[in-house]
Amino acid sequence: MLVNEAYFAAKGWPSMFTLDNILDRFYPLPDTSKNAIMQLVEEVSYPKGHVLLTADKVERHIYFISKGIVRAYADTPTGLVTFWFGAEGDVALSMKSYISGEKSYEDIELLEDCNLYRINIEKLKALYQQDIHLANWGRKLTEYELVRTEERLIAMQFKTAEERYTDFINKNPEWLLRVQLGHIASYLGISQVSLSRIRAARR
Amino acid sequence: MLVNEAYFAAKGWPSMFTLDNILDRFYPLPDTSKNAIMQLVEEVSYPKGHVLLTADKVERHIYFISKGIVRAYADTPTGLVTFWFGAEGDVALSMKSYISGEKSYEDIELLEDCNLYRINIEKLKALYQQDIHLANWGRKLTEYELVRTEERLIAMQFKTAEERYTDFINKNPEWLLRVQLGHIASYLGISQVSLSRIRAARR
DNA sequence: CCAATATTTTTACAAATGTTAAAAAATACG
DNA sequence: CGTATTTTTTAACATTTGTAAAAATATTGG
Repeated sequence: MLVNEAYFAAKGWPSMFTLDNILDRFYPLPDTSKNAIMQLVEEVSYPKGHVLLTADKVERHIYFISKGIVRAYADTPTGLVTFWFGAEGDVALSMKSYISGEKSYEDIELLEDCNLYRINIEKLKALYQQDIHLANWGRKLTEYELVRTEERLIAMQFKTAEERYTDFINKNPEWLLRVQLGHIASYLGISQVSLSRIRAARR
Repeated sequence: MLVNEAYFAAKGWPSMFTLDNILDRFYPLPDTSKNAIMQLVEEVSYPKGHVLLTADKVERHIYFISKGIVRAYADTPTGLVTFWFGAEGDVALSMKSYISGEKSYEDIELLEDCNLYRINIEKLKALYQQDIHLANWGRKLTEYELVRTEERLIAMQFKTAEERYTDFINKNPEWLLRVQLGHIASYLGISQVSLSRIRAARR
């Protein structure tokens, strides 16, 4: 994808996220710990449209996105609502399955052909009990997600729909080229018609 | 507080959260680890109205609420917006200070006279590097906050103001007696007038 | 108990957002 | 290339929510 490469280069990122890049993103691991976790990793690839994990099922893996973009959505009385996008370097997971072993709240669907690294949750948690570096890595992983989730919550509570849209395109300019506006609208908590109005006002 | 005791009894909780109760809430700790963390704990009490921590300052402690109720709020263009309440058993902290050592986004103010346990963040993080049980305890602490934050975000994105209010009083019935409606309104992401309208419709 | 203050509700109107349906534009694919 | 399908925008109207100000209610402190 040419689009992605230009975007990565502009941010000074590698042109593809290797497993090494992704694991180091949260917490620097000594080699022995990194080897231990790499034992658990499986590489998988799925085509655009594939549903990575499904609501009302306990998901046994977490995924790291090496290439591609995905969305998490939930089935609500008003339709399918996207509440998360993940792209290169992000972790795609069901929080409920990962944290409390419960059924997932959401589907995660691939919006492009994706390369992913997959780790079995049960085995990962066993490592957390054996290796203090990995326990702290796991702590940082959750902290990272918490910061992102809190930012989203604050935006929903403090900001207007227009501000949330502006923030979205400033933070993720090329996502606009990779994701449908209808998905972005529900991610921002507004109808697609509202998003269209906001976009029209900015021209 | 009679109100609190009836509430605690109804939930099968202890009538006051001791440090022991609070520490075990996230993750069961072996005695040696529990002793290590207890070395760091200081008990503090402040009166209603006291500001526990302040926006734009790096907060060096996290607090566990043994007795009392507090709110976190941020100063926004539209006024002071409450975005979190904490009561007995909860952790009161600046995520930004705790996770990334940055300035707090919010004030935390005591809505009642409070008894708190305080832990120095820097010393706590040093323990995370030394004791695998505490590293996992810290992981669970963050996971617990993440689940709560994600639930809030989902409510903001998927639910109407009325549903959020209904959920609020179902989950925290006695908070209605302990917290001003104006604070609850901004917590729910609506104006106080809107909240009044919702309450009027329910009678 | 009373007066002062703070909080909550109500009212009237304005602004924002949602819904439905149709039109326009973009995309996919034979 | 051209048609079918999907996505996005626009329009019209209904509903929700916000703002400002006043009225009602509750709380506080002497």
